Amino acid sequence: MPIPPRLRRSFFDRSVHKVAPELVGATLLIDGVGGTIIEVEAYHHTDPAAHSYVGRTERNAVMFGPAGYAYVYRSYGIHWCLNFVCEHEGSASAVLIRALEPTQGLASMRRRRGLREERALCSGPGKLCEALGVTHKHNGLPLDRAPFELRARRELPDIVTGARIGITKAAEKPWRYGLKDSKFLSKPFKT
DNA sequence: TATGAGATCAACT
DNA sequence: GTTGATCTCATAC
Repeated sequence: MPIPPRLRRSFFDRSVHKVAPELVGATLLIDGVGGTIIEVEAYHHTDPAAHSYVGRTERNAVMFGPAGYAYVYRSYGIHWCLNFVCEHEGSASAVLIRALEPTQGLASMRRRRGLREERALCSGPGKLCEALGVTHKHNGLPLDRAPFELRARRELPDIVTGARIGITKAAEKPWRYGLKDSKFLSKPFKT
């Protein structure tokens, strides 16, 4: 079985609402550690919930740059969250990576997270960053070069959509995408 | 199963 | 001073 192609910058240079669902089922590795993307959320700059909505600041500057780069920010003062920038026609948008099914480097993930059951290693944006060792040092790095390795999915997965988690503005927008019935989701989708 | 507190940082009021 | 694109642990049902 051939290895699926790397995701190129052009993959991300489209509407975030096209890119986000296509990332479900893709593979994300950082320094060889990671797995299959199970859950993401889309944030467009016209969306009041997006960090870029209020304009460019020091924190969100990467979102205003070219597509195909990592935007990493600190969440609740404790965690890191990883996004893929999807600039398109000046849109300053990004996809939040919320959950992975761990497939590579399980030992490293367990070491970073403490001994845990597999389904709890990457089932949330903060957990995932801890498991993969993502920090502010990854902010602004290109996604098509080391330490990142992103590979396209092989088959079209069963995707479900729903409201995004933990936001108050534009909370009704169905811009959360997940792999149907996966046990690695951060939270189940309402049916 | 569900709800609440605490941890802790940076943007914003 | 308040609020978050969060997580863990404790306590209550």
